[in-house]
Amino acid sequence: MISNARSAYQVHDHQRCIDAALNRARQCCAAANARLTPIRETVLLLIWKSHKPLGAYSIVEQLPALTGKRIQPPSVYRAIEFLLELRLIHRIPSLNAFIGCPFPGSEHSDVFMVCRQCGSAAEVSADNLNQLIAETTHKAGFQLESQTVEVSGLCLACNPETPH
Amino acid sequence: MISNARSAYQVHDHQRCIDAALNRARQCCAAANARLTPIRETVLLLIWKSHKPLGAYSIVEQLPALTGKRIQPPSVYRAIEFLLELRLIHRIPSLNAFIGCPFPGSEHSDVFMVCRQCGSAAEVSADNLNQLIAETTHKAGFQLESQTVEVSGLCLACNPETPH
DNA sequence: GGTAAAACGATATAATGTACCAACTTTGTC
DNA sequence: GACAAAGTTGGTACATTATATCGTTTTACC
Ligand SMILES: [Zn+2]
Ligand SMILES: [Zn+2]
Ligand SMILES: [Zn+2]
Ligand SMILES: [Zn+2]
Repeated sequence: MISNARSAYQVHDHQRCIDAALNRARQCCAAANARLTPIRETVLLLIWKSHKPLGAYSIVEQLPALTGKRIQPPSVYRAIEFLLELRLIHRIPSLNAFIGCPFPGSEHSDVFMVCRQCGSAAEVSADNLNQLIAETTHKAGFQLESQTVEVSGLCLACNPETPH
Repeated sequence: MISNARSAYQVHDHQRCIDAALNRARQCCAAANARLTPIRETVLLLIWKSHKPLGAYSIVEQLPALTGKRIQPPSVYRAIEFLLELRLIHRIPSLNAFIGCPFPGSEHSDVFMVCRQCGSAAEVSADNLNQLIAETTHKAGFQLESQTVEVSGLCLACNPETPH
């Protein structure tokens, strides 16, 4: 089981998250012989600005401050599509928003945990859970190819019952 | 483990699905002291026309044929909201579409299995899976309140490896 | 340096979802 | 039945999310 919940939901050196994400992105792009162009990199950085899923139009709004020029929705969606394909980011369907993947490269299927209070999201990947999902759906006659698990609730920081 | 996959994906007497859904809806409404008005009932029937998730605007398009008059998006969304609250239908976030719940009333958290070939969806509810999701997220420090699990793949009917 | 592929800019538009307010219907009470 | 309150619907406008299209620019490669 791997998860970025502990860091994502608590006070931490987020610059390290950002730096690590950017390094991994460069590695992944090199490995895939893909180009991390300025727009794509800036979009990735914006998404990594926090651990809250970010909508495409928020990106459109925030890009001029970083690039100096207005960038239209299609360009942003193209960058998002690129980042999704390389699995550098994930889409959270129920939010129509995107979040950086903390462990791209490693094959994993995620559970996204979205805090209803603070809006932050973390992911956890657990082999036994994925296996049980595969088994359960297989028993129902379904041949699983991909999965999306979203849970909503209270994160570490927002749960009053959690000792800090 | 309960599932409607066997019927949903194969040839079956779908009129029975529809009749059963309508009966359960009447029961649920009576129990909740809620009113299954003509619009709400018609929207529910349209959603139950098949086992394929149906978008809100498809409903808007198809309603005039059943009611004789045009019904605007807000009215459709209100009906959908009502049906969602009574858990007579579910929303499939990745499709922006809605599907009838085959077992409302009984408390359950579902896995939605959406066939990428034929578009049909079925649900399976398994206690041990729900429990494992709760455990896994709990270990990550998350207090789960609700969940959505979607899997994509091939259904019984569309999987060439399935003996029919 | 010529060429093909990839990426980007720009405009328009599609698809999904909601805010708002007026009008109508049902329900409960007198 | 008359009335008030709550619930439901009609209708317009608008907000948000996403994509189609096409011409231009940049990059990669020989
Ligand atoms: Zn961080
Ligand atoms: Zn939180
Ligand atoms: Zn059926
Ligand atoms: Zn199928």
